[in-house]
This record gives sequence, C-alpha cells and structure tokens, in this order.
Amino acid sequence: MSNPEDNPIRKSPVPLEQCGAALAFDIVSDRWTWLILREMFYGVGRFADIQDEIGIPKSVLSGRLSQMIENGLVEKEPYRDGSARTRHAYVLTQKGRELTPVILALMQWGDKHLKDGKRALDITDKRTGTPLKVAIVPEGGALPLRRLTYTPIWDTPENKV
Amino acid sequence: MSNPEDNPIRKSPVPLEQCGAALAFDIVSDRWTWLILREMFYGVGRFADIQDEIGIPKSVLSGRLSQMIENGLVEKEPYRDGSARTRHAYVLTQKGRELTPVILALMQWGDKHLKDGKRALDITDKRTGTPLKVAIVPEGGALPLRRLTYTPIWDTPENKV
DNA sequence: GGCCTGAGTTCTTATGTCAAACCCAGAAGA
DNA sequence: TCTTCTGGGTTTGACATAAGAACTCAGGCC
Repeated sequence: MSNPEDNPIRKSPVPLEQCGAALAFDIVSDRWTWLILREMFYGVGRFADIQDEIGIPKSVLSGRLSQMIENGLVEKEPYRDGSARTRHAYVLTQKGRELTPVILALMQWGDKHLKDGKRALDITDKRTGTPLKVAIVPEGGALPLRRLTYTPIWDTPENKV
Repeated sequence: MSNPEDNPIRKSPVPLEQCGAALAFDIVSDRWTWLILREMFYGVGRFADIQDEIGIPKSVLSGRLSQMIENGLVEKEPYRDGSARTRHAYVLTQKGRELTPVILALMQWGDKHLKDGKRALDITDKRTGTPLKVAIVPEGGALPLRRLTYTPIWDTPENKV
C-alpha cells in the first residue's frame, strides 16, 4: 500500500478491530505459539515430543496448549500405541489447519531470507505431482489442503554440507 | 502432513534449524512486531502514528523498531511534509515487504475465523482489476507485489452495523 | 504394592512490559 | 536572540509474565 508521495500515511485505512490480521495477532503472535503450530503442522502432537523438539518449558507449553484449545486452533485426541493406555495427542482443528498457507508462506519467506534460499520441504499436488507454493493469485483455483503432499528434502545429499 | 495411522509423529521431518518457518519465528516473534508490520504494510510509518494506533508503549516501539531495522525488515527514510524539516519514517525494506503474502494470508484467516467472514480489504490486480487472494497454487503465476492494489472496504454501507 | 513413563502443575527467580517522567532536536514565532 | 511547540525518542521503577527446577498425578506393568 504505497503512497505515491513520500509522506507516510497517518492512519491505517482499516481499523484494528476490523482487520482480520490484527485480530489474528491476538491469537497467534508469539514465538512459542508459532513453534507449536509448526510441530502440529508436521504431525507432532505428544506433549513430551513438542517439548523436546522446540525446547519449551513445560509450564509454558501447557499454558499455550490450553490457550490454543480455547481459541479453537487445537484439540486433544485420544490415541493408543500398541497395548498401552489411551493417550492424548494435540492436533490441529480445521480452524488451525487453515493456518497452513500462513505457515507455508512464512516458511517460503524464511527459506529465502534467512537461509540459503533452499527449501527444506517440497509441496506437491497429490494428484498431479505439480510443485506448489503460496502465492497471491486470482481468486479461485486454490488447491484444498487435502490435495497437498509434503516431502522433506532437507537431508538429501545436496542439502548436506 | 497427516499420518494415516492415529499415532502422532514423534519428530518433525525438518529440524528447526533447517526450517524457514522456524527461523522466521525468531524474527517475527511477538504481537507487537506483527502489529508494527501491519502498520507499515498499510503505509503508516511515523513513530507517533504507529504508537497511537496500536497503543504500544514508546519504549517498546523504539526497541522493536531497532530490532526490525537490525533484522533488515525495516529502514528509516527521510521525508518532508511541506516546509517543515526533514523527518524520518519507518518503511518496510524489500525483505520486509516480502512478508506481504504472510500478512495477507493471516488477514484472510482472521477475516474468516475471527470476524463474520467479510474482508475489510479488497486486493486486486492493478492491470486487470481481478480480485486476488493468497492461496497455495502451482509454482509460477504469482503476481509481483507491485501489481497489487488494495482497497479498504470496511466502511462501505454493508459493513456498517 | 512398587516402579516406570508420560503429562502435566507449582514455586521461585529472571526477564520483559508498561506507565510516567524526562530529555533532545529542529522549526516557527515573538 | 529566546521561547514554545511538535516530534522522536530514553530512562526508571512497578508490575506481569516467562523460565527453570522441583514436584505431583495418572495409568499400566511386574
């Protein structure tokens, strides 16, 4: 939203309470929340696994998860591994999953500007194998999330330096 | 990245330090930073205007701006309004501007899930007037940022309730 | 029953945020 | 020249939250 003159705009054209982005920052804005979302995006959902991988204090994780459940991004789902007891994993709700374009856009940005430009994750169309990315495009034509296939490529030989 | 069985994945396939998203969370990591980015996305760049609109303490704003300058997201640019002195506004660098798809994706998400679904900002192709959005699509075909036109629509009659 | 693993919770200390007071710089006007 | 005003910060102390470590609880197995 550039101003043809050099003078900065004095007030944003959309007030905070009408702006979806500003409202979203109340819910998804701190580093831990993002990191937790990333873990769940990858399918990691056990308390200890999340905690281990991102190195978050347990009390902080517990608090964030509660918040994310309350905000409808995450829910607790029972699962069993073998004969052990019923356990619970944290998984993204549909509402949480719809943050996928945001996470992927941030990933693209980070790959380009904070790394060497190489992506660590290939995203392709499940049906056609076409490589995908996040972009600003004419409305319509976006693939539904269930059509996405993710392929980690970080540990292929080219990526090992 | 769903797991066909019900067992959660134990470890994300891309380690933190290889994941562009995780790296980005170190840089854009708190609510104030996001809110400031949003202001600048809209072209608001004067210290006092940012401070007024998002209600951030001056010391916090000052510190965040310094960080964002250091991280290359923002730079200070001189400008003049009329005959007054040269002043400085904070503007997004190219690196910062390339967070536009992230901000817009978050806005779309927020409009849908935290509001009534109505967007407050129309995005259209400068050349064709085609409505645009953020989506996951085949590579290629994304519009460059300079082709985007933003039109606030929040205060049209339908939006006044 | 005890032991183990996993999922938290609690408490103390460290760090960040916030509000208010303060400072500096440049321009305009008397 | 001096004074006032606007704008852009900086500093300080109180308060809130985060972080680290210790602890508790629950369920299953031997």
